[in-house]
Amino acid sequence: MGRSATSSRRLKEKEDRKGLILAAAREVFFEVGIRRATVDMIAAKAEIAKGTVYLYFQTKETILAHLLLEGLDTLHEYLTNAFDESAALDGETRLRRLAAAYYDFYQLEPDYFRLMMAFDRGQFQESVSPELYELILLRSLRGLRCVADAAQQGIHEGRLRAHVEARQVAGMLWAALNGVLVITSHPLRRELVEQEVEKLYAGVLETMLSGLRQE
Amino acid sequence: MGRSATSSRRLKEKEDRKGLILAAAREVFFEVGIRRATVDMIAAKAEIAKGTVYLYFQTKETILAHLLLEGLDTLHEYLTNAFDESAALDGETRLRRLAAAYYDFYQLEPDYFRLMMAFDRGQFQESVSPELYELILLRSLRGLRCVADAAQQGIHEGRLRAHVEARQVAGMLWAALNGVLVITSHPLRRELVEQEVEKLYAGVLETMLSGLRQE
Amino acid sequence: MGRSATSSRRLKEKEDRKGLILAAAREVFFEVGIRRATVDMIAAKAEIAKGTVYLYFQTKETILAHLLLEGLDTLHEYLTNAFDESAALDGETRLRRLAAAYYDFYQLEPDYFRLMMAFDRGQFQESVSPELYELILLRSLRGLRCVADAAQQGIHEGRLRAHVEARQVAGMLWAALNGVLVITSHPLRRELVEQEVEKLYAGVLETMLSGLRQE
Amino acid sequence: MGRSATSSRRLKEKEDRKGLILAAAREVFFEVGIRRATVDMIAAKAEIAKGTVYLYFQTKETILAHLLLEGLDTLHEYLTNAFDESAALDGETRLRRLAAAYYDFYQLEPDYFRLMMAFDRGQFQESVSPELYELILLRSLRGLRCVADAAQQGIHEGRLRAHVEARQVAGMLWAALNGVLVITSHPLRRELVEQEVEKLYAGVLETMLSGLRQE
DNA sequence: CATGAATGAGGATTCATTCAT
DNA sequence: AATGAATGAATCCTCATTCAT
Repeated sequence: MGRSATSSRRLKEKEDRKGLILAAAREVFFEVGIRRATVDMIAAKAEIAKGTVYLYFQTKETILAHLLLEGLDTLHEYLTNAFDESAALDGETRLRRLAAAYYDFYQLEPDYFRLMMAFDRGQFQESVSPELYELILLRSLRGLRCVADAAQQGIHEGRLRAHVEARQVAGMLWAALNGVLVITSHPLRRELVEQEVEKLYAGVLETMLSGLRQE
Repeated sequence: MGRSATSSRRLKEKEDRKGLILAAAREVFFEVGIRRATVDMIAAKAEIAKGTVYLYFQTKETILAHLLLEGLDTLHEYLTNAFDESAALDGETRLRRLAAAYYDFYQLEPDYFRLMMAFDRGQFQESVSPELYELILLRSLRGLRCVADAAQQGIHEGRLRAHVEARQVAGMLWAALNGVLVITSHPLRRELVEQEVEKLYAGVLETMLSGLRQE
Repeated sequence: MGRSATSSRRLKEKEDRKGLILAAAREVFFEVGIRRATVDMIAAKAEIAKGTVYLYFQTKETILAHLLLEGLDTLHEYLTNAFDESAALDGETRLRRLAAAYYDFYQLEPDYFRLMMAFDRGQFQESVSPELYELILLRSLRGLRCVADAAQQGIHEGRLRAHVEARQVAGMLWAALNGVLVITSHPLRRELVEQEVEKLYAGVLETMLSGLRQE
Repeated sequence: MGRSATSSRRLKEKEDRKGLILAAAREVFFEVGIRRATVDMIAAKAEIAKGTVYLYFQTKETILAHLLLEGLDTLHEYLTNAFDESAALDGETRLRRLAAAYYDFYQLEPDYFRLMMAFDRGQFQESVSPELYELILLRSLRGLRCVADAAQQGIHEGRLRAHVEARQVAGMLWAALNGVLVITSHPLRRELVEQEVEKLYAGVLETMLSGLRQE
């Protein structure tokens, strides 16, 4: 119970604190929107002093980045559960399950989803350390790899067109399905499309799968 | 007639000035991003005083809204040219041409495209007059209608599955293709997908069309 | 019909214009309050260009000063009518009539009254030419002189205490009655006093007159 | 107990700071007038950063309201001292002492007096929280109640006309005496009356008392 | 004379970040 | 480690006044 135990406890407490702040930040971002969220609000929600926030996160953007990481991890869980490596599922089934899982994520974790959609361009990259940026990229890739794996399996099984790379199939599916959710996330555009998200999402999924099966 | 000429000149000058400010705003938004853009920057870029901006636009958000309208008009031109009502084109060709036009718009008018993507949620709706919001909605619809018309034609010609509504087809196509562009607009996500936008875009288009032709 | 006639017409038009602006200013001040009134509003209400306002008045404060003059003139009319020089009225009656006239002015010309109350301290004196200031002072005196004259008459008639100067009596009456109106002009203070203005005004008047009759 | 001592010290420091800002604000308001006073000036006078002001007061108007409260408290001290509950004084003496105390307040605390006079109409009520407004009203009432109590005593003692309510007497006296001070607070009007404030004030007081004694 | 577009010096308020305790 | 008071640059917007036409 010497130094090591103590420091490990310390480390754990530190992690707890970080998690506490992240949880508070997530709530605040969700409640008032990312733009209107302030460090004061986050500190107040976490019931700690404002200065303390800066002991755990260098900048406000860093908090966002870490939240994004959390979101990516959560999404990854959804996706791996859907992929269900240990089960005997064919590729197309896996793709459908993955698509359904993404939709679940969109519905059950709207705050994470909004967060992931909200990073517009440059601003973000500039204000976060390269290491963190790299990390986000890596974690994002894991999700896409699930889809690519399922696609690869589908190609092997002869259910998808052979002349397309699995990786490309994954990108196309993700882009198209994500596109549905992006559009319907925006009130203006949702009014525009006038269709239920679910129906639109299912339509794009089926059409894409059908198109991919085609010779 | 003198008066009329004068007032029409006045009107034109006023419009020019508005255009000048909009052009400056567009540049500023493009250079530093919407969030970091300030009215000062816009005024400086337009080489006018800050107060002058407020002679032409009630609010910073109003400038954004007008830029959005400009963007929508520009897009509409691209789309109507592609549709080419006077020509004898079949529905599927029209859909392809519309998709290509949207891609052109994305490439040739990146600032407008970014702007259209960047409106995040509620904040916008709140800070713009209902009339302006309505106008934006209306103009947005025009673009979608082009796609819907082409889809309708395709269905009539028997090239697309008959049991889907044209409106729904349009929504699906737009969502999917827009999804490709959204993803590739974001540096992080572009790195992720690792594919050339063009190839991805073409892939989704062909896959969707192929899927829509399917029985 | 030479130069002279023309210039007199010019002069008249100029006066008309001035009156037009003053009327507009009065309405605006009354509608939105002095602090919130802007030159734009005044010009809009007068249906002339903003620059034109500055052809007739050097500054916004000058407009206020001229409005004040108008108000003083109006008040003076009320007072001279009440005094009714040509009639055979005793001093005390005249004082009562003057008091009633001041109350009428407060009720029938609330905008002028508010204006007269609203000049707080130094700001005003600084921002108006000495000549104009002198003029205002002079016009204000005329009103007070009416009261002093009536008081003088009352003293002569033996109805008021002889050992007080008429001028002082006038000052005291004006101060006391004006005090009632000032207090009840302010919402906070009106809530405070909880009495009807009219009753309070009458009470002070009778009490003062009664006190002044006393040995 | 350590904690308690600390937090009580904290609280005291916080109150001190608030007092510091209020003192600075009072000086600024007095020097340049309420309208011309800016938060920058207040911060500069207090030798703190502009943002710090907003740690202690939500709004510029709130500062004014708190100054007003300070002024009302100060006035209340003057009045209760004059009333001197523990002493055996008759009602009329008390009224005279209260009047004298109000005059002292006017002379010794001119900035507070000016402040109390300067709240013009609605603007104020709108820009302050209802609670604060209520508080101001309450505190204002305390002063008036002193006067009403003395009047009540006078009526009981048979020195004042029995058929008038004490509350009404208080209102009349306050209105009349305040009227004197209002008029003489304004340079323009002071010039007008041409009398020494003190003499005018005494005259109105005596006349009112005399009138109130009358059958 | 009249216009009204242009000006630009403020003004109130916010908020990420720092730092003495 | 934790605090939270202090900072001050930044932001949007206003409006009295000027001046070229």
